[in-house]
Amino acid sequence: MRHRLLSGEFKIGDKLPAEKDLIMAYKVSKMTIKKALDILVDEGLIVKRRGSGTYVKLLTVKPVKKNSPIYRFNGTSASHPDKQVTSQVRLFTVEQVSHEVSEKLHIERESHVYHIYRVRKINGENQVVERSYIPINLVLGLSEQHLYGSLYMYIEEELGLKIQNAQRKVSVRKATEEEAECLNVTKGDPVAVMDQIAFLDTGEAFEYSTSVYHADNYCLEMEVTKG
Amino acid sequence: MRHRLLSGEFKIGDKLPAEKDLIMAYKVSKMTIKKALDILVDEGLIVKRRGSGTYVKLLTVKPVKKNSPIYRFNGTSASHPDKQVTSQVRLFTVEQVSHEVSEKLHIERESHVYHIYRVRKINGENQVVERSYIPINLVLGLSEQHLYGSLYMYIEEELGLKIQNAQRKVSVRKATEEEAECLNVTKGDPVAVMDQIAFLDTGEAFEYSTSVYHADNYCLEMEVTKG
DNA sequence: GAGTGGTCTAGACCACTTC
DNA sequence: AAGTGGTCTAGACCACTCT
Repeated sequence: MRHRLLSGEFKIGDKLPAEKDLIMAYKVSKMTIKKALDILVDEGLIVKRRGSGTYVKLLTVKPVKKNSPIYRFNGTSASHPDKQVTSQVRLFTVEQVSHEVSEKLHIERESHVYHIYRVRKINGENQVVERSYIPINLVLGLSEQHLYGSLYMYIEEELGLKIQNAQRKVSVRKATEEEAECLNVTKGDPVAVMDQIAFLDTGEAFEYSTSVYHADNYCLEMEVTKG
Repeated sequence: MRHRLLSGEFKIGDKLPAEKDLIMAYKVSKMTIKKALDILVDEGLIVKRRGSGTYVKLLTVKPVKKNSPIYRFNGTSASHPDKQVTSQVRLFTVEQVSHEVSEKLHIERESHVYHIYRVRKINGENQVVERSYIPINLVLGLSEQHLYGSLYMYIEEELGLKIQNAQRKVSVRKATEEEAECLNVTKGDPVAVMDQIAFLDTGEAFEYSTSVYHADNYCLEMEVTKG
């Protein structure tokens, strides 16, 4: 693919050459041109109108960065590459899975999971309280040491597993006393709660976690596209 | 495309016939099979491994519904098709755009916008406080009557415009006195605040809005895929 | 090396928009 | 009717995974 189009040669609202002409100009096939343009559509740079033509979008706002890796959300490692992210590990055990967690992870009631309870800090400030459950048979050899850094990095780089997607629910409520203490805020202050089930590319659920963010430190950006 | 595969004929972890065989079986071309299977991958039903084969995912959870139209989020019309959604219109005027809003919508400082302030109710219960700004030149003929129902439906169906996408920011804070009064909650209670800029398929921003939800009534579900 | 999916070509046919 | 993008075919070639 050649992303070279639109480096500035076209103006807002301009009509692009027809696919037919691009085929001749670049000596590629129709499918290839279509794919290339579809990528640009996806990036929000152009608009296609069947039967009419392809136009440069009335450029607006920088689109919200796509391709954000799964572990990029505010408050954790990857989203703050320049800052110091550390963790205080409050609990790290192996236990038999609870009924609730076994349902979330779709594993047998007799299975065992790591139970991890961490307070994550950015530049020394407490930002997130996170409790996660990970089946021991999927993530072997996990030790407390890995929890101070990025757990996901260990899973991907050391174990060679591929993290594919995650389902998240975000809700809002008041901080419990324990959460307030962890986050250095007042009980009853607003917090954002993110429930997450994360999956490997095999389709196996490998983590169920609940993260609690103090309101001031939580902001979620997203782009919604109409289907 | 034929979605007919996997209506139950394959078991978890099974290997599917190679694309080569599917081509013969269904008498379609390779590109077509590939597209069809890519859709299933997108739906989270199968996994492809280059050089190895295509497998049925170790089936897990029902994927979060995709294709959710842009105006489908908890607390507004389309997400509660069975319930009675109404609005109390507290303000509906045309005014010169403020500096802040002109930047969000990328319009001239001299432009005029509708300024709409509504309290939205579901089954009579106050759920959302919403303030929105809409350029008058994009959405002609808007009258107070349209605000009691779905504004988006008016824009799409009456005006024939196409809404394409929206950029959203969700944050959390304490309710102000005015918000608390509108939502029938206590000042200081947690609320979710959603800032949104919505775009037409031309790339023009047609709405900047801020919606405030009471914590108990807000839950955001999403699926994050690793890029 | 045999088998797999990923990408690309060259061209046919269709549905839609515009005039 | 002419021009546009959308979809599909049939087959080539490549990169990767397995054994």
